[in-house]
Amino acid sequence: MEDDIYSLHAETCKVFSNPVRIRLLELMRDGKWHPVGEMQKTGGYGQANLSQHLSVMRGRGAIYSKKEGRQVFYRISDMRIIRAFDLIRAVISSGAKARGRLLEKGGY
Amino acid sequence: MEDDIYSLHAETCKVFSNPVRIRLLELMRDGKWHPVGEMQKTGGYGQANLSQHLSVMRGRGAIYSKKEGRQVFYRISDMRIIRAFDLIRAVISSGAKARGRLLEKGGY
DNA sequence: TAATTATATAAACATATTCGAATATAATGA
DNA sequence: TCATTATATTCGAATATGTTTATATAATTA
Repeated sequence: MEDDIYSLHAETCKVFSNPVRIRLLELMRDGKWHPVGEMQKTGGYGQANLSQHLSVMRGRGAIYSKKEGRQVFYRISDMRIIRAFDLIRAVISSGAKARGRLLEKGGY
Repeated sequence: MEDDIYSLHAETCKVFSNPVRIRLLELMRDGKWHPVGEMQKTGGYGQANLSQHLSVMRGRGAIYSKKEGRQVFYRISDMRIIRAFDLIRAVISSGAKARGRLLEKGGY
């Protein structure tokens, strides 16, 4: 974990390299605060696992947290993360389409 | 490595979660074909290591390859990857600035 | 055909990630 | 104070990743 810009960039992307974390960020895509309990129900994840993933994202600055009573709420720290997500999704789906066309033509 | 959209998205981001691969994609940011040898010199990586990283990226569809004589050339498959990179960089740098302001004020 | 060049693949090892189980803590209510 | 609720932390096992060394292959040149 060096501190050059490539490592920083890679460390940030590491946050996005797990399906649970992607899903959680999608649940938070509206930019609003979400309590842990809600995400646990919706996502169907184990409590410890969920808490660990939230902690990773918080540590990397991808989400913010606030405490209210005994609940903890999280929200996305920067909506450009969602914009980047949508670009990556577009890349994935047009890649899939391209592979589909190849398949039709007998390529692979 | 399941095939739902969250896993696909995560697997794609995994490609971007390593500083060597980020650097290589930056070297290819112009969208042109680059021979392996050039990237090896510029990046200063070991031959096998470089080859493996290129292979990972190619396997995930992030880059394309073509062979000419004994050289192999690679290029980015979709420039939206670079657009996503730039968004992430912006997130990183404004996060850094925000932490800087906090630091000034005695927070952390 | 033998040597050289450019790149890929395999094997071995160290390190990192992920998950579940158990336990801890903090806020609230009885 | 004791119990309950909501969340966090710790630990260990399984799996994944990254690097290096050695070897393989394909194209070219002598």
